[in-house]
Amino acid sequence: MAQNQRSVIADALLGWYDAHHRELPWRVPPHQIARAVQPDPYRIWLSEIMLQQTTVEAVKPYFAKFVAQWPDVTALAVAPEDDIMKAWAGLGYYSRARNLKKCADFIAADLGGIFPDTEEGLRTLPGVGPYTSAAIAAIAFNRPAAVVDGNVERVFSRLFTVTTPLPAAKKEIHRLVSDVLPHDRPGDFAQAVMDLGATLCSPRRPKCMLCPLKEMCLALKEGEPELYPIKAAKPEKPVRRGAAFVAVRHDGAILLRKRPGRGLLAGMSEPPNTDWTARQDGETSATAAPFEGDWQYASTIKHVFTHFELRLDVFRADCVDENMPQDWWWSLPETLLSEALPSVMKKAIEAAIPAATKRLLSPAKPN
DNA sequence: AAATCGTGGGG
DNA sequence: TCCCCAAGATT
Repeated sequence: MAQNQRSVIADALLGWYDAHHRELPWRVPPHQIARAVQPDPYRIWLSEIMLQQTTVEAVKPYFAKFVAQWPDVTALAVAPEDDIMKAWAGLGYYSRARNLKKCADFIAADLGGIFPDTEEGLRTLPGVGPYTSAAIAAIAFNRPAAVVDGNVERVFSRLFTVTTPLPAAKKEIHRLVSDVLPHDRPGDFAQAVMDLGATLCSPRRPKCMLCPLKEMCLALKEGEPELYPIKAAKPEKPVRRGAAFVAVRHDGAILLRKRPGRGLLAGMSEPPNTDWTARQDGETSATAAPFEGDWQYASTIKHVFTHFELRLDVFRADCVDENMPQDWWWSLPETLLSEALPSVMKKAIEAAIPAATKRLLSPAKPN
């Protein structure tokens, strides 16, 4: 790639970013990095972890809640993991929250509360992979790291008509980004490409007429930029079925337990429920209930996970508080809001007792 | 290295 | 309704 083209691309992107950048709660506006305003590595790190495979709009209320409750990495290190899981509930990919805690502990205990300021140093932190280490290095410390996320893959695969399918094309794209990124404003450049991908160079119907790179985009020149990036076909999602049992006490409390520490929804809370299997018998029976009771079928909820679809038959029964396993507990309606309930479990409870849990699901924000 | 790991919004 | 997929990491 010619030196000239490198700077043409970077200049066009940075010029566009200066005028059209998004304003986000964790972001330091363009140019201020080089001035007095230093980004807070803690906030950049926290936002980057939350933003992994998660939309900006979904992250905003969680980010606000976390920085209010835990203003710095030391506060997060001191916090009980259960509190962090409760605050993360609803955001998904719960191993991120567990790694967030591990990372905070490590930084507080072994690094004196100071974040590493290099891509290599950051890469060693729990939950921080190739993308996130580059993003923090560039955005928080203005290091010339090649930040490659889904947006960058899309923008660059179009710009250079990368025909290798993802994820195999990652190396190739990483090289292209390394060649183009400006060493004087790497943080702004990374955010510029991501903003472009989020606002103009979208997966479908990209707004090419407004794009600062329209004169140099090879995919646009070809005529169908939305054909990029080329991606490997996805396997179809199998269906799994199960049953959940919402036990309600006289005072409205609901019986909960904690999921195992590994696997799906690890360590999160739930009403008692069966294993989720691929069986097709369609037998929705209350015989699988954890204990005897007048189990009434409420409804079947559908929930889509990353690699399978769940159809969960929800039963409800009014129960008395006796002979429950020791580590199960009753959660009163007012405490239910702050339990570490994943969305699928909120849905199940809502299906069983809509009145008592109206505030549980809507608005779908953290409390 | 392919599988696993959530959720909600948009077209 | 269905499909896509979002500032990916881990094993």
